[in-house]
Amino acid sequence: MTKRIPKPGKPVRGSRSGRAGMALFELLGRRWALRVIWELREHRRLNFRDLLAACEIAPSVLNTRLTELRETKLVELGESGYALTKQGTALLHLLMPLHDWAEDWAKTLKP
Amino acid sequence: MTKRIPKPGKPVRGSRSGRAGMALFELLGRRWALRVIWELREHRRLNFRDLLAACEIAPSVLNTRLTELRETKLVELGESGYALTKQGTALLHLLMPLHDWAEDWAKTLKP
DNA sequence: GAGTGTGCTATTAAAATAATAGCGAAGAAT
DNA sequence: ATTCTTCGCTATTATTTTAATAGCACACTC
Repeated sequence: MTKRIPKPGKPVRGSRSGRAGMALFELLGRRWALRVIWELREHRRLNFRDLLAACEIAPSVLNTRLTELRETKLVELGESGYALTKQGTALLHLLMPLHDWAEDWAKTLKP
Repeated sequence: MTKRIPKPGKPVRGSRSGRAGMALFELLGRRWALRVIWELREHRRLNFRDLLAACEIAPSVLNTRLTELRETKLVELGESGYALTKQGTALLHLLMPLHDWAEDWAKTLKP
């Protein structure tokens, strides 16, 4: 019944060295994790339902992702909704270039 | 039978604008996608079995991921194994800081 | 106390992933 | 020419994850 949330330190398989990176990849490799973080960009603060609408996913999945992201201190729930933590914001800033890169990727993928 | 591979242009749901980024997030949000790319870092060229061993995943899953990554021009299969394309390499370079960030993340997550 | 909005759970169905065995082609070795 | 490897990959079945939908419990307003 207990769910395994990927955190640096122990869990993820096949990770002799550089475990923190592996844990991150496994965390972000779960469906909609990247998307949720993205929807909270630019200091957006969304409540559960708005986040649900933004991502267009099932509430159970969103809740699972949110639990993982809160557990790993990337997201927090405040008075007026969910928002990225300081860490989460830092991560998003690293994610941003990725999003830009995708534009070029789209072009070279067209023909 | 046909599998839906997320590419910029049409597919992913909930993507009025910035669809390329959404497609990328959906592609990378599939399990082990980030890991596969990571294992091919630094111009590594691994054959199917070595990649299998490196990632420690099921061959069917690896093959699915590889198909997606090849289809989207991030990975290619050459004479002596799989390797990142030029685009894939560019993406990896953006992924690198992420991997480093994870180290700090690990620290602040300890206590 | 009826209505509204909140975060979230329950339930069931569908899909993705995991684990394992093994195939068919291609080259090397015998 | 036949066995032996090695290769990329598929088939099969079990397990886990995600999807879709309905609705609950709490708080606050009116």
